Amino acid sequence: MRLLIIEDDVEAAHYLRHGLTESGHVVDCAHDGETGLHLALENDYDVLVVDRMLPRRDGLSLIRMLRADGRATPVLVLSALGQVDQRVEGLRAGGDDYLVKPYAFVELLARVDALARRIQSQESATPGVLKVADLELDLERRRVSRAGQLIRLQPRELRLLEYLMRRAGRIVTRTMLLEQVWDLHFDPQTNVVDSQISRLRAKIDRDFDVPLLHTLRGIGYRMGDEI
Amino acid sequence: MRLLIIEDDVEAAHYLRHGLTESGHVVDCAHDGETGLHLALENDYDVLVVDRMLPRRDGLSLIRMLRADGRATPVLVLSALGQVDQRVEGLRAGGDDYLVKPYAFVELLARVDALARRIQSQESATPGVLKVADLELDLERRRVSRAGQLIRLQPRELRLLEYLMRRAGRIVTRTMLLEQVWDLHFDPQTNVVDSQISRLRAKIDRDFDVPLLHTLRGIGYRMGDEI
DNA sequence: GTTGCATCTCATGAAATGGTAATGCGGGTT
DNA sequence: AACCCGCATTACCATTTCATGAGATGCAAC
Repeated sequence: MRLLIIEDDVEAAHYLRHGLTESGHVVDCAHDGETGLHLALENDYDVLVVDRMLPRRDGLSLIRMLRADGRATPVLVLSALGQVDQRVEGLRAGGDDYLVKPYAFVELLARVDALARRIQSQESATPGVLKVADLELDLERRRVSRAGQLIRLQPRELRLLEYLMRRAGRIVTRTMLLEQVWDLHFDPQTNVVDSQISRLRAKIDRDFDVPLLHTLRGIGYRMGDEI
Repeated sequence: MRLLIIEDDVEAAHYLRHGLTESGHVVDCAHDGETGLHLALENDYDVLVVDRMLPRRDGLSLIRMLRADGRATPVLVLSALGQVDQRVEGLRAGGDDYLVKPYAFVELLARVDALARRIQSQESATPGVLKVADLELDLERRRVSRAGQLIRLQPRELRLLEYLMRRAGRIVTRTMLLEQVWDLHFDPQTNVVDSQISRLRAKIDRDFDVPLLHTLRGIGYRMGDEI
């Protein structure tokens, strides 16, 4: 889940980033409205967390700009202003949820997850579990099993598998993996990807009859039970 | 919803009680800190509304005592002191929300409801005893046993265990623990959590065959008999 | 005050993780 | 059939992350 936090209090932003990262999300930060808007327009985030009061562009204005561009990205608005009419104003501007400071982190997490799930259910009716043939990935518990047998994966392996399973049946190139799984936007000149694919394969394919992770020579990889 | 108001201004207290009763809550009152603390410890309220300045025991001290007994009852702190650092102090002492006098009744109602909802969602349909495998936590008596053997826990350990057990099977991050067990809404830059987890583990896992408290490297912890 | 106890902090050692690189295999092409 | 290139596999180890025990601190009771 890719998130963008737009919050001018740098410390608060990093605290949030840390907590959300722990919970398995990929988080970017911006500390003013303009930067945040550009990031939001250039990338495809699943949820935005936006402070209302921001330098260089107000949070509500930012949301309006985003909507004017046709983006439906769900937005969670943070604010010190808790009066009812101000909340209404925030939601009217196109915010999807409103959280008043001070707030509990777990509450924010719950709301972000709720917003993310809302979007996800529109896209693909994905519940908390990804499935490819007899391979299952429980996103919430971060657990993987094949044919009912529990498989222990390392964090990076899990992230890799999640990406592959989300694109099951479709081709995934090394560049895509480097960007989405490693957050590397350049060629590391090593065979990290191959190496990790190999490790993953040993865990999800080695002891089973039907291989699910296929190599497309010269192209990349593909998950699926079809050859 | 059972509420306890601890407020020395008798008139204000009764005004609040009246309003909250109208809204469908069951409300008790105390007019000094000692009485309030005893009531809070003897009964199982859903939310406390506590004035900061009280005769016979300060509001913040009251909260500390409550937490020292391992109670996580949400507290809404009322105060005439509205400075930011005083708010922070209030939240640090274990208050869950802070309302500055003078306040509008509807706002107080909204916050009480928010706190109540938070708790309710956490412990919806909770019996008096939490169980994970052969580990049991009696919420009323505040006692823990594993395989029938009584285990003595310190207050903080108990609160930690309660939170972990309430979320048994699910992942719990350090950020979540800091917030829900320590009432810290920022990163303390130390390893308090690890330290207490270690201590708790020594009591509930060390002398038993099956470990129940698992570490998820880079993420957090999880209670449960499954790996 | 002073004392006692719970809890936090810090230092240290242990363990796990994941990137790197060396090696070997095999398909496809000439 | 030989060669080359791309990929698979694995051991190694730097780095990060965690567990634990001893000492310091802070709060409450007396």
